[in-house]
Amino acid sequence: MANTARKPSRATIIDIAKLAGVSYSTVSRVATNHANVSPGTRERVLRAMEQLGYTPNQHARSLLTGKSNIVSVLVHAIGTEYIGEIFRGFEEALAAKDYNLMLYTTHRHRGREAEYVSNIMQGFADGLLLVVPMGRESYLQRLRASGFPYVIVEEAIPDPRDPSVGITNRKGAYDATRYLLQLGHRRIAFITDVMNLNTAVERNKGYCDALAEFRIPYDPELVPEDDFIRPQPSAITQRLLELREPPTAILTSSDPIAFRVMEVLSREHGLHVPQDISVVGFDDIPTASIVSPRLTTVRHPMAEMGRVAARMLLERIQSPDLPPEHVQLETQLVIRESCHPPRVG
Amino acid sequence: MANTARKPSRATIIDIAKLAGVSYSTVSRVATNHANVSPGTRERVLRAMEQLGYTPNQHARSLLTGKSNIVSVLVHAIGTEYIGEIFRGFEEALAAKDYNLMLYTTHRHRGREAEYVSNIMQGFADGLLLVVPMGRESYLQRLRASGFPYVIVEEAIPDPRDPSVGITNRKGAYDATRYLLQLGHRRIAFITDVMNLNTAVERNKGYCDALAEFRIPYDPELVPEDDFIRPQPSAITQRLLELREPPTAILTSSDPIAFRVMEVLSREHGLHVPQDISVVGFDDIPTASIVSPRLTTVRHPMAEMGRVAARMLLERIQSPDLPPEHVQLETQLVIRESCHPPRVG
DNA sequence: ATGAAAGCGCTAACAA
DNA sequence: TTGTTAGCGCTTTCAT
Repeated sequence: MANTARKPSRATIIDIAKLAGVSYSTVSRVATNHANVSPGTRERVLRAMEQLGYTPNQHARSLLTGKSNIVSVLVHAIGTEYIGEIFRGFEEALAAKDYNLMLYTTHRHRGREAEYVSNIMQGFADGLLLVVPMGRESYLQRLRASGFPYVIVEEAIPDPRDPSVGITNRKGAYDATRYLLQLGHRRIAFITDVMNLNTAVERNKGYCDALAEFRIPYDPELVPEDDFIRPQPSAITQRLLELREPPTAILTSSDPIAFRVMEVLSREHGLHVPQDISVVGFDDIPTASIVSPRLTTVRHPMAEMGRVAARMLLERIQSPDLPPEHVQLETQLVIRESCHPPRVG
Repeated sequence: MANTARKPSRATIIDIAKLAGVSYSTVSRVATNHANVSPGTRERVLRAMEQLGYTPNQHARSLLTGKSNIVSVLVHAIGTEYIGEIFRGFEEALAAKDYNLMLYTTHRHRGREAEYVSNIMQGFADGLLLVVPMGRESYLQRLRASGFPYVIVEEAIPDPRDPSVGITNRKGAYDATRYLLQLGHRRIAFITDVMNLNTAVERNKGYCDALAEFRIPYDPELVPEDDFIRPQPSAITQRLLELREPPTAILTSSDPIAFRVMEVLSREHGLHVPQDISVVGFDDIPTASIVSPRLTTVRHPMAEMGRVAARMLLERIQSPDLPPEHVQLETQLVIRESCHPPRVG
């Protein structure tokens, strides 16, 4: 009667063995679906497991096999549709192979990234997914050297040493700008969101490409540079509209920024989109097709990107010596309601 | 030279012991910061660890101690600011105690919840955080019986058998409605979001409470019931405005719905918020203070809720026999720009 | 087809 | 203060 407070500790392989009247290696064989178990024995073992509610101890398994079926994801934050979509892709691919996902959010503490990465490399995980990493110089070196499997997600300018996946940023912005030009716009502003700087740079190039094609000179006034740091749609829009030659269309490098810009245009300047001014977003997050007017934007296959990245990682966990590879997914212009030809006159 | 392909397997406690010239239990003592190690020895061990890049094998540790320092979180999806804030709270509390977070998203597959829960109970995690769970009947029973630590987050109508945390939904809606009434509104619509049904019901009660206080009869036309399932702000707003006596104010049960309603009001009906009609949100997600007009809303302390829930869970992991407890956090009306007194006449 | 036994890397009780 | 030892629960040879 003394010391009754024991935890209701789970049944082990040994309990099953006793109950089924077999050796515990036989139980293990049944548990891991190994061949060489007679149907009768298997049956008895299975019943014993059922009866005792047996489930294998993952820690013991992992200790022995060196694999945990856990993948870690490092991301700055998760509260956006954009990230939500990427994770949908992760989870689909991971669930298909019975992998679980461990989440690390840095909330843009650069220092924290390096710290997390080394924790992850030493912890439970079999691999690491880095989503739009920042301050990567501090740990990428070590990661590469370690042989620990990883994949970088949303890599704009791929390094040949890193496995990564990205999209056609330049083409995406090019397509959008070209569309606006074809509509007749000649003064097109480009507002960028807080984002991976490289991504913004690439999109900017696409914007320039299209302009060049139409022989429109690049006007830095239409591309407020400081916005790379902290976008203030209201102030920026204001400044844009005060130009001697204000834009007739605004290209943004993310849908949420486009939403804000549309609001400001309507409420603070009494301008109607698209009649008075056109707006184009980037990414095509779910809300883009719901807002009013429905947003014309560049589709970024976020979920697909997540899926591809996760699959790449799983492959590399299986075969750690696979050479680095960069996959680039296609963007696609989605034309909806937020653009018109410019007002004449 | 044969069989060189070995993994660069990590240094173990034994390698360190050899290098430092001590027994490996001494190394363990140093690793776990146990007392009773002479400074000299500790120093040598530490150097050996450094030299070999030693980090303890978590699986071995967990196998022995029965603890993994991992908490699982079950949630329907992560791509909203609302969920992002809750997770911020989780992570703060978890990181403070060196816990890691494993993520399971169900994407509203009810069946998947039960499946995940049993996986989680048998897997690596020491505890489980259930965020706005659905189809809970199917697994709560088992969870309660198992003694596996868990906490329900955002529980509107707490069950005395479950540890949970929630907010003053009823009071929140009451405060908002009362504010509108005090402003002079008499026709106030109430639109609910896709959400935990219980939460919606509670908020509806608060709405009714305030109405009753002002002796305004409850008009079901102002509270479209079918919206509990799938809200269509555009259609609903339309219907509301077509009423013989249309509302002069619209209360919504989430900020994103309020945003959509404001858009529709402005674009499809040419109505200005707040001059022509008032709108109130619920939750106070970060965007609420950025949109134009800045949204008057009921603050839901999401991050705090996450923090409290995670701390509760950690306590229960330490002391599994703690009795269930429900914590209710206070909401608070945040007055910004989206409400005015009603137009006269 | 089954059992015996070794050991994954570690912690902690016990000796010395 | 340090070393010895016994497992944690499991997979996997190697015999039988």
